Amino acid sequence: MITRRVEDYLEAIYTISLKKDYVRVKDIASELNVRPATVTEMIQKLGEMGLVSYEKHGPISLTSKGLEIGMSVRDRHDNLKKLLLIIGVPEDIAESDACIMEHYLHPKTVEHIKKFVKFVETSPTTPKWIKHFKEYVDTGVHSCDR
Amino acid sequence: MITRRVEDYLEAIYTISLKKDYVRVKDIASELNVRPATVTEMIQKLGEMGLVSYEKHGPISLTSKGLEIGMSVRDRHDNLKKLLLIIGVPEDIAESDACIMEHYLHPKTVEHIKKFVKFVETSPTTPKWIKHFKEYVDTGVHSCDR
DNA sequence: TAAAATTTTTAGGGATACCTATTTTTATTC
DNA sequence: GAATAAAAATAGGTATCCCTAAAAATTTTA
Repeated sequence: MITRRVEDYLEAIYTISLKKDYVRVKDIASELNVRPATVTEMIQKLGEMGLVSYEKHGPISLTSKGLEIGMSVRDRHDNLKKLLLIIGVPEDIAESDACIMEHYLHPKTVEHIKKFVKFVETSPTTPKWIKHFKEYVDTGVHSCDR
Repeated sequence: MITRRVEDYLEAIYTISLKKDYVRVKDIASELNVRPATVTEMIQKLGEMGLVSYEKHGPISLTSKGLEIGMSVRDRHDNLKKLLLIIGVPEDIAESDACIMEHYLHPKTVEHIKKFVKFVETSPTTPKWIKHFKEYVDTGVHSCDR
């Protein structure tokens, strides 16, 4: 069973592997704020599940199955974060709250979030409503009312 | 400690209490899709934590502390659901995915989501960008490009 | 009001995911 | 290459939250 925590570990391994050649137990421990002993246990479980390949004391890498899940969780995370940024949540909070929301979402939800983010990002000019929304946040008044 | 699951139980009790005079073990069990025995255990724990008041075999009600948490989780839920509806997620999926995202969010995030929802809801006319977004979802093209 | 049905509780377990302390293995440095 | 330092694994525990089966309490109905 792919639990929330399994998703977290796979995402963490994927994220670390973007920055480092070899992913090690201590890297995951510091990424997820858990003790190395906990990581060792979990990695062994992920190994049995066929999601990571590793041998004792060796580096950790994702199998194709693990990579697929890790990337998709990361993708959900990134898009949720962008959605939060669009509605004005500060960067650091958007980052950590995306972690809370990123699990188990229905593919349809993920699809709509992604489309919305892309809609805003690919807009030829910064949409006016975003400016209006910012004004609304600051003043509580719809700009067209003034 | 207010765990994710404690939040779920308090929200469920609050939700049921809006529809029924007395909240009972079986109501919570069916709301959360767990067995009555599990609910009894949890309710006893919530009682010790001062979040619900109840006596064996009796009805369950929230204390002021429990009510406050239950209402705020429900509020987060409702606003997340509305946000998902705005970006076009179908009703039933929005409902269930809001449950996944509703926990532990930073107050700032909740604030921005609420403001965004309110911004859209209180807009004097349906914002044009929403129509544009719907077109974008269907066609993949920004309407102003055509 | 007594039997039957329903609801709730208790008892005994299980899985997940975390921890500390200790040992083992690997890597570094002298 | 041996001593030291760092990293990883093992052993033994804990908390949370779920389950089934059986007992007890409550409610319904005949």
